[in-house]
Amino acid sequence: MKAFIKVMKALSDPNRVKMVKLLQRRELCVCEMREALDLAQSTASKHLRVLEEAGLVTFRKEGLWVNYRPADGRENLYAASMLAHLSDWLETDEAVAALLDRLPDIRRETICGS
Amino acid sequence: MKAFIKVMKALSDPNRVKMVKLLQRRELCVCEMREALDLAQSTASKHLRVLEEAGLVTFRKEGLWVNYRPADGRENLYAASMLAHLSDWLETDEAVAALLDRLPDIRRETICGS
DNA sequence: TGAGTATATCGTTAGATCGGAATATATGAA
DNA sequence: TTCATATATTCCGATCTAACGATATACTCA
Repeated sequence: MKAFIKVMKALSDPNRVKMVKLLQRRELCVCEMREALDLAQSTASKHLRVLEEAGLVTFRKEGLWVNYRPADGRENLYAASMLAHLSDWLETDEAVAALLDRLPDIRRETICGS
Repeated sequence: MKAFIKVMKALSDPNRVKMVKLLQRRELCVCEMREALDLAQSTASKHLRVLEEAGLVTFRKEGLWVNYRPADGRENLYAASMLAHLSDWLETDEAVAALLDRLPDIRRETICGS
C-alpha cells in the first residue's frame, strides 16, 4: 500500500506530472526543468526527489549536472504501470502540449551557465 | 490534466483506496464503510464524495441508504483505468486483505440500526 | 588550494487536507 | 405533521504540502 500511495501522491501535483511527460521525451537536468516549468531551483529539485522516491524517475550524475530520466520500473509495479500510461495520457492536454513544443528550445548550454 | 489530478489525489489516501477495494467486492452504504474502516460518519461520507467527484465511484439511493459502487468509468478514462488495475493490485496487502476478510461480517442490518 | 557552478537541503509561510464533533438535510414510518 | 434514522455539510484543530529564498554540498577547473 505504501508504495502505491507514494506513486499516487507523486502524480497528484501538476508540475510533477509535467516533469514526467518532459522526461519521457528526453533526459533533462534540474536547471532545464526549472526553466521549462518556471520554478525556483529548490522547488524543481524537491519535486524530482519526490518522483525519485516514488520510483518514477531515476538519474545519473554527469559532472555538475544531474540528468533525470524515467525509471525502468523494475522495482515498482505501480510506477511502471503509471509511466506506461503516461506515455499516451495527457498528450493533448493544452499545458502539456505547449510545454513539449517548447522543449527543443530548452537547452542547458543556454540556460544554466548564464 | 484536471481530471487526471483528481483521480490521483483521490487515490492518494489509504482509506479511500480501501474504500475502492471494498466496493469492488460489493455495494456498501456509508455506515458500512464507517464500520469497516473505523471512521467517523462524516469522514466516511466525505471520502466517498471525493471518490465520486473523481469519477471512481457512483451511488444509488435506496430509501435512507445510499449505496455506493465503483463507477463504470465511461466518463473518465483515468478513473476507469485505475479501477481496472485496482481489481488486481493490493490484493496481498496486509491491511486490505484483513479488511476484505472482515467484509462478510459487515452488514448494515447489524450496524446501522443499533 | 580556491573559485565557480549545479544541485540538494533548510527554514519559513500560505494554503490544502484529514480527522472528528456538531448540525443540517432527506427519507420513511407512525 | 412529528419522530427516527442515514447521510451530507459545516466548523475547527492538527498535520501535510508547495512555494520561495538562503544556505550547504558536490563537482570541475585553474
